[in-house]
Amino acid sequence: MVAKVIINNKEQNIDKVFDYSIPMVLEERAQVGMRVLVPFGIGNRMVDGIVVRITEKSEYKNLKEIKKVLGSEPVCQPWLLDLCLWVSEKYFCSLYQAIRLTTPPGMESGVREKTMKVARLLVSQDKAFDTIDEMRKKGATARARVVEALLMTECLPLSKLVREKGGSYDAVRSLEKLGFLAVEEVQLVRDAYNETKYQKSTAYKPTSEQKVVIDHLYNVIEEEKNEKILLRGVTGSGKTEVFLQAIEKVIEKGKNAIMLVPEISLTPQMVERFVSRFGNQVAVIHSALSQGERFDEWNKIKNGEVKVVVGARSAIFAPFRNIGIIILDEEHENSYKSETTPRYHAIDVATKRAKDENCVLLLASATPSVNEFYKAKIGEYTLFEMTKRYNEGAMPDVDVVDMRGELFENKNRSPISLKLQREIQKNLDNGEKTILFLNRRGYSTFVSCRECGEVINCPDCSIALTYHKRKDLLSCHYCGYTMRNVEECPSCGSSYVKYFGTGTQKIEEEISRLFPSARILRMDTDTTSEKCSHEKILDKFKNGEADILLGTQMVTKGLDFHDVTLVGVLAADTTLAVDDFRASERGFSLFTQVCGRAGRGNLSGRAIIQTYQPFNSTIKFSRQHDYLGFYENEIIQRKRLNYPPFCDIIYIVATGEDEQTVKEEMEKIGKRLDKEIKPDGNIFSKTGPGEAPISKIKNNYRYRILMKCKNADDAHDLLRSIYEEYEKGRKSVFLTIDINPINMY
DNA sequence: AGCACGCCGACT
DNA sequence: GTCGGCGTGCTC
Repeated sequence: MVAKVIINNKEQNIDKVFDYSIPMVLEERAQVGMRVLVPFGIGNRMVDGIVVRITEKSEYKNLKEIKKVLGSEPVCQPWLLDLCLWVSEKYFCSLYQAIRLTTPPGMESGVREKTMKVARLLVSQDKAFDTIDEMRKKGATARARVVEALLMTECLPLSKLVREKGGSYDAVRSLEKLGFLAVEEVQLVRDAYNETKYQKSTAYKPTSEQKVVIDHLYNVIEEEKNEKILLRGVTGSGKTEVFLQAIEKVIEKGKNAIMLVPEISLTPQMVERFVSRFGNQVAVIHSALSQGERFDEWNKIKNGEVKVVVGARSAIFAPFRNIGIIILDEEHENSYKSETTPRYHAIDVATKRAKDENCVLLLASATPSVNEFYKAKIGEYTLFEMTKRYNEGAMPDVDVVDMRGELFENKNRSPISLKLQREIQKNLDNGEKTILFLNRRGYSTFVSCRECGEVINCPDCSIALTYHKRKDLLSCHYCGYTMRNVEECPSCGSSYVKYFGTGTQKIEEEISRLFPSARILRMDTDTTSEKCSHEKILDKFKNGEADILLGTQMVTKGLDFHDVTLVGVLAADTTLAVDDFRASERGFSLFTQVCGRAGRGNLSGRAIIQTYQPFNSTIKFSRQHDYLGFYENEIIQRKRLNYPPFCDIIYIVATGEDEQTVKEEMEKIGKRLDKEIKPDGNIFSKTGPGEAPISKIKNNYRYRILMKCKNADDAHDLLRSIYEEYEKGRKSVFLTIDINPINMY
């Protein structure tokens, strides 16, 4: 017998299937999906791979033999292999990269560990900086990166230091020997959710609007139809209850359900609703799980011990078969699109899986993406709408404050308007809670010199360093480079260096100044980096230990606190002023979501949006809770300017260490593409090649080409041939091809 | 990635 | 003549 094997190739130059003969003794175990060890290349060095097919014969002669079968069970489920093939083809990645999406985490190490090793920094910040400088001079970059990463957090798992921070186990070991850090073994708490006792909940009696949707879902689940449904339900309309009842029905039919939510919404509160309904039939996959915990959850799914998986984007690859429904809540969320290779969109993958499994696909949102709503309008989805809040609650009254008047008329220099100040005070007096939302976008707190204008940039990336107040450090978001805050301008020596931007920290100080007695909780990436801190902050808020919750996007999602009666959007403009055709869509969605946090209980809610452009149409529609109005307005703009859904955007980025080579190769690609571009053809416009907005990351130069086409599928063969030329050929330039990217950096 | 093959300049 | 530069191609 012959096994077709794909080789574990990190550099993806050999993304092909290789034939190996199966020795008699291994015939039992060498099944599809199993990991195997095979001799490869001239030197017959041993590499690992995955069996993707078993055949009788091969067209090749002199096959080598499989040396060993690794593990006792398949790592990739045979029925998922087709999906992997589809992913690698569609999203321009190797088959191995695609297969990794569906294999258990930690497959390569193969160990399911019960403890985790973490490194803790033992030296002072100052000492650490000196050593980083020294190590960099010596070229010990791995060690420098380890220390650098630890500076920000003090304590990190070794696996993370190596995988994400560019360190190495050797570097950690030697740093430990030198006394810079300590390695500690931490016991992992497994089944964090399952061990907590949740009260069993049962189905609520649905409202008439919910009932219409549930009845329809019952029917299509019963009929096992591959129907695509888009549900638009205003905030607080009880979408989750619809999901729960649909899933109950699916389980009743003996089938399984995949429930996707954005990572940011995967809060304990959210998970609790599923666990309390379905108990130990639920597996939850979230980012706070350790590798071992992930492995456990993955196994439960694979072994059929659970019926439901709740998770973020990657859970769409859950090794279920016999799926009855796939649900994507908050369908409009950007986090459903992967921004690293493979750059898949969970909606696309879900559509494909639902089709393969012949099951229901349910997308839901209070503010559906313009793309999907358009598709619903042209009949690709069955559209349902829930326009009333559960318990007949009213939508919050939304007021818009014109910030232009604050400075001149009200002589108020505070980022909090007098009106919002009054409302916050009212809430404090009444013992009601307030949520304040500040969009961080456009608020990067960079450091610059007031004398000469010099901005402190990362030495390896073309981007300003971000200032972290809590640690008084400057660090780079792209490569992790960290340095001391500067007192003097490195360029002109002036002491007028200041950090710019009004981050959440600054607002927190301002609120404390205005309301000295208020108890404030801040929730942003700085305060939620530790495990479970997110949960702790929300618990405190829920238990009445704080009056005001201040935060970034995290506070806009799915929080269901009944005594929040006031929501403030501090700077609406930063969301809208982004140079991106999705800015209005994102703004409308954010404002609607955050305002929807107010008045979910018996008390009515109110919201205040602060802006410098009070007549902006997006703000106007948000204020009136008018999704349809917003959509109609937006779709006209999209059509007029030829943006998605009326076209697909193709984004090609080339990176490499030598700027000249990157530039030249990109120009070659540009010339080749020019032949295919016609004003009335599929690809009808092209920008570039030119420097990418972030022209250098980790000392790699970046050039880009941006194209618009009628249908990306029709451009696929062309793109595929360019991609393969660069991936298979030996060029010192890497290509990434992204269809409809979210961020074009 | 690794390793071999092959086609050129420059060196005992 | 031949040693070694790296551009190109292959790995079942």
